[in-house]
Amino acid sequence: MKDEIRRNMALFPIGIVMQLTELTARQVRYYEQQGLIAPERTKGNQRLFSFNDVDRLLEIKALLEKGLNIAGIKQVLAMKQEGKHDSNVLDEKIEQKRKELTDRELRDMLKQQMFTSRPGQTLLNRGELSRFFH
DNA sequence: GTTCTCACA
DNA sequence: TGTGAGCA
Repeated sequence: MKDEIRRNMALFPIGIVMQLTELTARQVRYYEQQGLIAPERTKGNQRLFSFNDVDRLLEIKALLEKGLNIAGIKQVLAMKQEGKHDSNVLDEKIEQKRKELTDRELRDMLKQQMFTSRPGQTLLNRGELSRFFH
């Protein structure tokens, strides 16, 4: 398939990519450092992005707007390259993120409770508390 | 005129 | 992540 070669052909400089993705040069370079993209370089050390690179940056941007951090995006992208074109991968990641936020809120509530309650007045037993202090 | 790397009142 | 410096 000759299409593959076309999509991976390095064509545009970072300036074009900025307009295409609405990301700052800083961000694009940072994501490269994080291994999210791997643009080629000219002899003058300037980055040359392929259509696939731009496409991936757009995906990264979308994931970013969904509240995922670099680590989470790395996992989503990694799983996609491992063949698992599961559209559920993203949903699982978001759900996981949601649970993390919930846990944090619960911890805060527990902390307040512990400072407020007197001995023998706790609302949760040790088994239940252990879940929040691993 | 652009992009690159590095560093931070 | 932004931003300015000093290069290529």
